[in-house]
Amino acid sequence: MADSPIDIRVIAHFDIDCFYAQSEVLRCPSLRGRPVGVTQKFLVVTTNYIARSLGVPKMVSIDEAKKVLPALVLVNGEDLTPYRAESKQIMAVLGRYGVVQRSGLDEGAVDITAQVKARLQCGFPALSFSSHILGWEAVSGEPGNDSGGTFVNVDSTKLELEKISGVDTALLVGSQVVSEMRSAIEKETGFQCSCGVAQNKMLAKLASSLNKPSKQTCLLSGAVERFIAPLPARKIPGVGRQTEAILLDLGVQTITDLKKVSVCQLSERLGARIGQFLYDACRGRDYTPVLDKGPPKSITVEDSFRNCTTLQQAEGILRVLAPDLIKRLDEDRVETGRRPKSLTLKWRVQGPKWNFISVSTDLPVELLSPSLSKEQRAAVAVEVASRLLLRNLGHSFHLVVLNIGATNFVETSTSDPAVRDIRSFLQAQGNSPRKELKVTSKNDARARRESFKTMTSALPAGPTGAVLGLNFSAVADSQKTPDTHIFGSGHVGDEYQLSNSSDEEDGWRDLADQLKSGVRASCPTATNFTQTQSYKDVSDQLQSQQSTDLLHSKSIFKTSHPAKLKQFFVENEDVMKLESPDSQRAGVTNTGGLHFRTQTAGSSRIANSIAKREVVPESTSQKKKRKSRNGTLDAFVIRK
DNA sequence: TGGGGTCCT
DNA sequence: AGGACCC
Repeated sequence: MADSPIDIRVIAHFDIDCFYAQSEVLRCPSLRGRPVGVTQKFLVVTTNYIARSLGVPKMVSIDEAKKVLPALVLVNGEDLTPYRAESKQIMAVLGRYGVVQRSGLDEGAVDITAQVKARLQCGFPALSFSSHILGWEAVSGEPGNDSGGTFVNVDSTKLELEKISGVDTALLVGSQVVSEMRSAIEKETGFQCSCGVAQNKMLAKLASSLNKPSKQTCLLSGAVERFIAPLPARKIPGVGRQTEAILLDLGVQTITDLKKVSVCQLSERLGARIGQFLYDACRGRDYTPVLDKGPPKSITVEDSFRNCTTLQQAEGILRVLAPDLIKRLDEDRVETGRRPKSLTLKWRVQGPKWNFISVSTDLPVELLSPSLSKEQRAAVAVEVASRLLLRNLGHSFHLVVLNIGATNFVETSTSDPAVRDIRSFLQAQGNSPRKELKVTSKNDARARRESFKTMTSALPAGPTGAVLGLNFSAVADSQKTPDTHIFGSGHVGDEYQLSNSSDEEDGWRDLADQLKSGVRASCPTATNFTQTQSYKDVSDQLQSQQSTDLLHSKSIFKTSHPAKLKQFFVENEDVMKLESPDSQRAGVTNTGGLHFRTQTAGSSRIANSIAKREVVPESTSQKKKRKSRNGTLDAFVIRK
């Protein structure tokens, strides 16, 4: 019965190898061959396999990672925008082969049953792929390997087809499909992935993590029990820390142990749903279909920090988060036509507990109103959110995470003319010149100064006396992503000392003041940017502490405070409006590049500070974008 | 431990 | 609104 073709499913679980790290390497080819870690705040959240082989696992602190491997290249990955875009590409490739259920940006299950059936329709198809296979001995007569499966170059001409059951036949054909899918992903997106092939989502996922990176594993029917029996119960997707603790209390460590517990006992301790789920799971059963979950049910942005204890500081953070949220909501609306009905605010306070506190309210209509500028809508979001905070926080508080988001999406019918108008308006907005940026509530200098204080005090303190290389890119009117910034590309020859302060906060303020007092822009030549130095050179200089050379090279640095940088540009865009006939001719709305560095620090201190920052060469996609603008350099330097 | 998400209660 | 889970 279970073997009846109608029950057979072939499920593939895909897992992009160290997704963030691979993404960074792909966008910055000079990182290839080097150990790379992607950081968020003080954490290295992912490392590539080179780094892992040199002893740096994922999810370790930056300090720890650097201690183990000083040569580790760190790239900041707090902004998920590029990862989201790449994930979308990958999922689109998967979608050509069947229904995809994604989980996170880098994983997904695909039901490839239909593909397999189509290939079996004309008899047994030719197979030619490489895979680890569990249960190989039963279908081949060759000796097998129980830990991780036998690595096989499958050649269908050598298989004894009579010995192979319907399920296993389907799984082998599925493995052929998966092999082709992996090639397609790599060819079309550049990404390598690992993959598991099995009869259901759970088994496919477990199989996918068996051989990494860039390998696929097929779990044949005869090996299912042997494979899962020794696994810790915790390995079952859906069993987390709490459930594990309860199971341990029941004397359950492995899946074998779990099998001995009755459904009743499990349900008693964990509830009927989880009880039944565990009962099935430890027997390798998972009947849940692969379901396309559609667009996200919530869109949120968040930031973490150390020292937010006043409402003013919280507002400063919200002012950074809100524009990001607005932008993502606009993009979602163009794609899906729906609109969110609720605004949520979540925060976490300092303390031992991991607790998030959340409140939600009706999302104000102005937030989505096409008659308001993005900036005005962001200001609305900030106001509403800070009022929510004010209502829910006592006089004294200490926030460490702040999250603002939208949920409760409702479809807006596309036949409604008003909705169509809004959609076309939003679509057109991406193609039309940007409106003048008005800083709504922050026009007087004092308020702005306060805001800077807020920003800087709310963010973790960076090393002082550091070199900061900044740049923000020109964006042609026709480009779809008007807010793309190329952080940190530049040229030291173009670098002007705008601050004498050794304190970063003062530096920012100096910079703002000087901009206001008539600092002028000029346009350097394009060669400044095309000769961007390779990462390797910069890195070698870092290693050998040649700080002087480094300062005079065309190095690229990423600011340690991208949020602050962004805020800076938003608040100063009026004074930074650069005058250039070129830019006007090119239809460029706003361009600029600026550098400042502090002078009081000695060179070794500077070198130290540099070493703590990420070296981020211009990525190839950025380069391409720049070149696509006809060789016009839309970047400027603030000149004294 | 980040910056996101899901679903269930 | 919060909890447990996932990456």
